[in-house]
Amino acid sequence: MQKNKNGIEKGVLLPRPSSNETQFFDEEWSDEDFKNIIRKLNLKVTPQRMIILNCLHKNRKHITAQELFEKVQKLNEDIGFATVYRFLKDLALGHAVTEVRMGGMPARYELTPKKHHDHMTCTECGRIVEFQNKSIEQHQEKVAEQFGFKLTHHVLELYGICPSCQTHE
Amino acid sequence: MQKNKNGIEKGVLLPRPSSNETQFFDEEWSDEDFKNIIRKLNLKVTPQRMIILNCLHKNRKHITAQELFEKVQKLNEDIGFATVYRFLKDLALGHAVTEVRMGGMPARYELTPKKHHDHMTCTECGRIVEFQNKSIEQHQEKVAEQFGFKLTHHVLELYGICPSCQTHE
DNA sequence: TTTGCAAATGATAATCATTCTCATTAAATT
DNA sequence: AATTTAATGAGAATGATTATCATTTGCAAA
Ligand SMILES: [Zn+2]
Ligand SMILES: [Zn+2]
Ligand SMILES: [Zn+2]
Ligand SMILES: [Zn+2]
Repeated sequence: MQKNKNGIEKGVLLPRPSSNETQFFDEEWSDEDFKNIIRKLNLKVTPQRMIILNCLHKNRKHITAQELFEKVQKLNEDIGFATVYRFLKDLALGHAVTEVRMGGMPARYELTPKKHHDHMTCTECGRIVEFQNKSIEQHQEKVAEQFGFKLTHHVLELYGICPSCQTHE
Repeated sequence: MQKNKNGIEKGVLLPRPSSNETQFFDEEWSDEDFKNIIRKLNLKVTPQRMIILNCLHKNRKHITAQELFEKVQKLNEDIGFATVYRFLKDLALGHAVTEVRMGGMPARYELTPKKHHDHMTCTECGRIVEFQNKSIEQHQEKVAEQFGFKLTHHVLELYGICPSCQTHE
């Protein structure tokens, strides 16, 4: 496993720092929202799936399947790993969750927000900043038009060194 | 494996189409360039590494480690899979190659071009368009400034339906 | 050129995220 | 309630990636 100079595994998400240079968007989600998500994917509403979606929402963003499984188990012993994994995949296929991969690490998931945002990640400490930039989105559409593509989604991940990691040399 | 409506595996790179809506940037690379790449990573220049870089350059872009290994073997029976794999990882770490992942499929690699570009991929047929957009790059820098980040690199992948796939319904 | 050492190599085994299988259970529709 | 079809859970299978280690090689000092 790659480590940075502090011995921290690169790319591992740290607990949310509360520093002002970090930004997370929070959103409200109701059980009705979740049921609609499931139905839109032509899947059946089950207690397992409701629990999985609730855990996805309530817990830290950018969670791995394994981590999510552990959270889910605390609410219901009997939910299997395969169910969590399978459902995450179904959700990702329908863009109801966003799958983020970094290096060869396990995929991380977050509920696709109602209001789109992109990510900027510090490669030293793993800190993540969420941002919205209308101009970038507009220029993406222009590129698509230019080649006649109809865009369905995109991945924009910025990587760099955060202020704190620049300071600590 | 996920398939689209034509039974083609989604996300698999097809041979370069020659249609006008597709765009690839080609670049010249010399053996000296390759030696410099290796030295910049503090690695030693070996025949194996030179062959691997030459194969990366000469063959289709966005190649998997396995595919590259097969190409390399045609030039030298004795080069092992581990050598190819390891070197690709070293190159990716130093951003000398760009690693692209889609779904759970094996990573695909391309020589990081001298002139940066990003990708737009058709989710139906796998066609890839490479594009350069100065405005997007500038706005990315603005976002970074806003949060005090020093950008090192980024991933921008647009996904959509290409003109040809829109037509064929 | 010979020698010494650190790095690279190649074969193979190990790891581990992801996917599959299948017997059982549950959701939705009538 | 009965029928139909999808979902579930346990575990095995898959397959990409990584690690290990004995051997070889690059490189530079003597
Ligand atoms: Zn965006
Ligand atoms: Zn940082
Ligand atoms: Zn770019
Ligand atoms: Zn297409």
